[in-house]
Amino acid sequence: MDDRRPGEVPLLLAMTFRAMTDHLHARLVELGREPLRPAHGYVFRYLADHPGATVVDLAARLDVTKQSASKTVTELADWGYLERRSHPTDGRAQILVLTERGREYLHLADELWAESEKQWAAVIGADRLDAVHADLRAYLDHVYGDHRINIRPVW
Amino acid sequence: MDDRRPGEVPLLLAMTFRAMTDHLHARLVELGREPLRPAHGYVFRYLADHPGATVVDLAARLDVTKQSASKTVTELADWGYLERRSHPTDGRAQILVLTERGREYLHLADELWAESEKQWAAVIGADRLDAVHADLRAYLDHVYGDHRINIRPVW
DNA sequence: TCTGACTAGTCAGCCCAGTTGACTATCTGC
DNA sequence: GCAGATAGTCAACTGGGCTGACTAGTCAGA
Repeated sequence: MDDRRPGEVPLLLAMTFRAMTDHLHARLVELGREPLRPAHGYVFRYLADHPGATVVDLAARLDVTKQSASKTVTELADWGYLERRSHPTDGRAQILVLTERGREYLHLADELWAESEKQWAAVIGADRLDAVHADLRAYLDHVYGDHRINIRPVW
Repeated sequence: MDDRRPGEVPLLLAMTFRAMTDHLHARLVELGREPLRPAHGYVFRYLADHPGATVVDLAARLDVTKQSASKTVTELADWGYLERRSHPTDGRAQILVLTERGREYLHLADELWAESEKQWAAVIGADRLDAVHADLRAYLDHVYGDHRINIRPVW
């Protein structure tokens, strides 16, 4: 059963993530929602967790240039998912704030990701899924220690 | 401990894969090797597992157009990792064959991916890693059933 | 056996999300 | 108050994907 080829696990991680991404995308289409890309989802999540974040903060977290982050922000702002507000103390900076629409979308996305989790749990059992969750966390904590980390996969 | 936010697991999968990809990339640089992209690795793996494959086969597996697959193949052929040979029976087609250099690179990549696995195993234990492996496989088998699947993540 | 539909692969041109580089406006430490 | 750092934007480029149009070869049927 466990004829595990050395080096196979990372590939399986990627394939699994791809499968879940496909599911999310299909569900969004099914619901008639704009299928934002995962990169957008990361923006939402980051802003929800870090109120007062700026474009530069976001760029650092996503590990892209500030120009690229700025472009994404412009796009999401045009679509009404977030707003730029003037920074209270720094005249150069703008803080990024999710709109109600943005928070609602984030909530929906979480629910749809959770569908994939439930699907997985149905196959392997909820306790095993909890174990996987803990194991992933343990690995990331070990690799990155305290300081936070790159969210976006790179190809 | 298991205050698992619903929908968090897919993100953790992506972050873990990203961490392992970063590790691979860093090791390749360290060894003075050309840091081919993961997409190239998928080509190598597919060709190693499917001798006699053509560009069209590859395109189907990677879920890209044949034009795109052809471009990647040209690149890898220019770098000496694979060769195009005339198809024995079909005058239109070419079969793709890994060179010794290509097989050597694939072997190295597997070793480097395995380093990440070992690192993970050191944190959570080998038995837990085996469990994760089995759980990933179980999910993919459930989602895709028999017919094989998309390897390449999509953004 | 010829012909029409299909298939393998390439060429050319476009698109999009990222990049680098140059710039303005503002902030901060000496 | 000035020099250097920082937030953000504009412009031009790149790379890896795409569509569309094409050539060359295959194959099935009348």
